[in-house]
Amino acid sequence: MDINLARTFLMVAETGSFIDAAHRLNITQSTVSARIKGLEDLLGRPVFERSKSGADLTAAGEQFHKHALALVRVWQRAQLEVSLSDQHRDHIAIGAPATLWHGVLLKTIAKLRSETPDIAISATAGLQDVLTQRLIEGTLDLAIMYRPIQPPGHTVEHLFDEEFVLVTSARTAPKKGSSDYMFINWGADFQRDHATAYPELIKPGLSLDLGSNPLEYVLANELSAYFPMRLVKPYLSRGRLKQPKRARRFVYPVYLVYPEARDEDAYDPILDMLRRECGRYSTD
Amino acid sequence: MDINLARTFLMVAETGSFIDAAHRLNITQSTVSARIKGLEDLLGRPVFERSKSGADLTAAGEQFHKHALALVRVWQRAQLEVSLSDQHRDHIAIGAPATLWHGVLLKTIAKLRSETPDIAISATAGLQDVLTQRLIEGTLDLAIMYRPIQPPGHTVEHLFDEEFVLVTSARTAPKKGSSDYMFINWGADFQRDHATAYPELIKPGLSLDLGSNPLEYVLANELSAYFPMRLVKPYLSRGRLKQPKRARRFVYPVYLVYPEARDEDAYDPILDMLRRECGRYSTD
DNA sequence: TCTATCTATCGAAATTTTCGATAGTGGTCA
DNA sequence: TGACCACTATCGAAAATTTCGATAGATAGA
Repeated sequence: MDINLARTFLMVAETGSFIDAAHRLNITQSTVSARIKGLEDLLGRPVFERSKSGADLTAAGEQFHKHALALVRVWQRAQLEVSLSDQHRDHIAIGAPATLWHGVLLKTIAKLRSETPDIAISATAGLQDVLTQRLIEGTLDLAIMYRPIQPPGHTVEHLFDEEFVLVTSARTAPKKGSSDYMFINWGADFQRDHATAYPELIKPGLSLDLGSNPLEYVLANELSAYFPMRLVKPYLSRGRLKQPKRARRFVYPVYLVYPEARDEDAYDPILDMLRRECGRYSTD
Repeated sequence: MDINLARTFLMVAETGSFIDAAHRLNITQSTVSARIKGLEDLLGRPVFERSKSGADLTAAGEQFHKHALALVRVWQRAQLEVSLSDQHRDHIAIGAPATLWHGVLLKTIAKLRSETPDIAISATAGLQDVLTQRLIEGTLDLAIMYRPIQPPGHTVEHLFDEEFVLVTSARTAPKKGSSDYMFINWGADFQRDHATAYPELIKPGLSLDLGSNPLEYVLANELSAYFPMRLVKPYLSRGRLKQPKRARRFVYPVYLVYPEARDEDAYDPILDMLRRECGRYSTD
């Protein structure tokens, strides 16, 4: 697989045409055609649907698009970083879903700062699939997430278990299927189990991916949604939120994900602290 | 750049020898030598130091190692994901930095839900470059962000201006360069202007990318950081935060970004509401 | 039906990659 | 010091791949 196949793919996707891509890339149209065919042979699926008006991405092509960008970016970044001076930057990029940052990881970050003042820390909230992608790309060093799809070359280590409960700010119990239910994306396992438990709610009218913000939104709007018990407990105590009696609960493990091949001197103090700080949060 | 160069590099790195790598890869030693030479030509630097006892990574080689792994992994993942079937979903995906969600866009979402009940909305917080990337990829339909690098094929429309001020929860004014300063990534313009205004703070010990969460963190930890005035005004009024007298202020326009080629029936009601709801937030 | 415009394919030429043989380098040992 | 050993580098030839220019094939529009 040559990066030029990815570049050619991206140019066809951008221009919508083999001929225009050829002009932009300073090669002939038949070279573009041959490269795309070669790429499709490697992938085992067509990536463009050809027509007289040009070429449109297939579903596989749309799926491949982000990988093509990643390939080009990783190679560009490789060239850049290798060409820079050999000065080693001491910084760790850590990622977790926004929920996990709130009330758990931020406190841990504060302790990390005091114990490892020479290591710069970059903290990022994001969706699991984005975090996984960045682990693979090397732009993220360490992640805490609900059960990840195992990134190749990474260790996945259990930290604690998180319980998700349905809560509502409405005065009467919400009805399943009604428009006051809001789906929040807590990760792939939750999505699957939620779809199994509530098939009629697979496509709610509103879904959010914003970490702690949805809690404020639910409070303000008489909605119901699933949240980690850790976050809603104070509101349940104060009566701001209620738990419908028969709603399902979901419990998911939270994992630490980090490279197998790593500088242990840099990583292990951080891993040890995360294990200590997070160990107490298990719902057991 | 062919992925096989990366694979060959990784095998030499693992075995410590061109000959052993050749055996493992089922090619001749001279092919390994030629590939490594080709890679070094592309990178402009040697990645191995050769000797009678084999080959050891240079500093550039160590730098390249993670990228080589990333290239191989991205390609493997691309093949995997393209081979899986892909179900197309029909809804509007909206993205904005977490800051903009908080206190502005969430209210707008509530109104959108009541006015357009048939359109499923997916709301995502994220960094601008990720949002821009997803706009280009087509996995995001609409974004609200500080000045974006113009995504090809998209309209960029001014919504309002946002003012960033330095605030502190410490009892005494923070000193620039001290460890109580926390850099929050509010986007490329802010990064550039901040670097210009405070070159000594280009590499703070802690940087976050978590939207509204950093505010709570600052309040709890006697730190200082830049925030949008819109978010901190209530805390300034209550005395929970202070504004250092001589700190720089930054004002940035906020833009709506959406595709030029779009289904206007689906988009325009949403665009109109965003224009109405956000118009009032300008600092003018 | 004809024309225009796009992609696909063909055969030839150009370029790249691989191989097997061997040169070059350097460490070890008698 | 010289022989030997073990590794990488280079060479020329062969094989494989890529690219090109010409043209076939498909299809939409007039």
